[in-house]
Amino acid sequence: MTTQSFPVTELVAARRPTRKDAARNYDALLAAAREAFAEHGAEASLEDIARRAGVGIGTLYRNFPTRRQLFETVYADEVNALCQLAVEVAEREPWEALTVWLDRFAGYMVTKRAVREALDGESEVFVACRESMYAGGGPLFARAQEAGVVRGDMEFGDLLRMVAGIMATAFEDEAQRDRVLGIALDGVRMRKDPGA
Amino acid sequence: MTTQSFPVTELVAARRPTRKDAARNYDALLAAAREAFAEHGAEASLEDIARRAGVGIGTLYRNFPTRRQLFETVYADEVNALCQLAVEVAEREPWEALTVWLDRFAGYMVTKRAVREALDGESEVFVACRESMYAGGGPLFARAQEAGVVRGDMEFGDLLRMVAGIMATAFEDEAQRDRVLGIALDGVRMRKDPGA
DNA sequence: ACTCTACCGGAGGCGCACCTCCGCTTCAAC
DNA sequence: GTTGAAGCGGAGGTGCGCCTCCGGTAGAGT
Repeated sequence: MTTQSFPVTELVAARRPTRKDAARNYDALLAAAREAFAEHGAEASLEDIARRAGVGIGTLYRNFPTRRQLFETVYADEVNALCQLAVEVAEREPWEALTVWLDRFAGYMVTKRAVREALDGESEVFVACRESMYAGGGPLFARAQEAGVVRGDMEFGDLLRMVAGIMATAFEDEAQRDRVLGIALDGVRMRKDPGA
Repeated sequence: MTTQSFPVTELVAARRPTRKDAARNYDALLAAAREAFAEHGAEASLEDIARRAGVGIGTLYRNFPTRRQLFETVYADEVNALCQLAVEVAEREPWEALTVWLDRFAGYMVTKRAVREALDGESEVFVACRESMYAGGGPLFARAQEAGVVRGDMEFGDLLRMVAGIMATAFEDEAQRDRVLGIALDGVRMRKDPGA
């Protein structure tokens, strides 16, 4: 198993308690929060999350004194997983590696959008997430650009936002979403024709 | 002034009261709701909306017995304006007409996304909005396709969702948003080169 | 000017989510 | 097995948004 360290990697593990029951509760809370955020967005009730996790509301507040800290932990966890994936796909063809990774990125964004929006863009954790995302996915993008399969007048951040935006929208069905994403990625791909 | 009737056009005017003070309050409520939804999304407080409009909460409930009705009216109003614009730009060059219209569409979507999401896709008003949108913007799209400036394997609905998704995302600045939108629209545009 | 009716506003009851606080429980070190 | 510290859970206070209801007000018809 390939495991590499990114800015978020430490942050994720840092707060997890050591005592056995406490660690179990912590994990249950994180899982419940992921589920609740996916279902109800950032407005999910904290009491509902505690209930799902099978712990008291007090336990939730001990582990995550603020709503924000819960958001941050859930989000950082996902970003870390994405970074690990980037390492795994790094050996494939440039364009394929990039799209495989984007595919997974897109999947996360569907449910994590609400959490991201609720996070202040300047918080320590959010900055670490951004840096990790660039450290993980950036090389895939750069390689594709160097290989001449991605247009030069675009930045990695542009691509992330484009995909995130499209994934956050409601479509009639999966086919339509894929079609639209494909068309947009056609704009990303280097054109074979020279002029206008 | 070009004024044309679309499915939403009647719905918009239907509920407006006739008495002078009532009509004034109705308009103030709509304006306040637009503002509040843009600022806080679909979770905006109804009491805050009433306060902004300078009317009592009772007046809000008399005009819009349910939160949904307020959403619907605000949204239908915007759609109607978009339809009127489509009529106005119909004489320009196909690609230009389409992009001018999309530009305005994009502007609306930034603030109206929350409202749209809160609306049930099957409600009478929402269906009328969808039909109006297609009746207004569809011809611009069809004309651009016939003129050979838009790829053939795309539907109007695909384009709307693509633009809506991109506009709903947070960007670093306006320049980045424009750049990303431009790249995505490059995917929409007919390619000059023949093969892959 | 008068009337009568439609409309106005906001006080207040209700319910839900947030968060604190503390007596009880469980872990783990010895 | 004992013990003390770390952890647990949920009762309950607080605040806020939703919605109803009705005494007062202001427009429209005569």
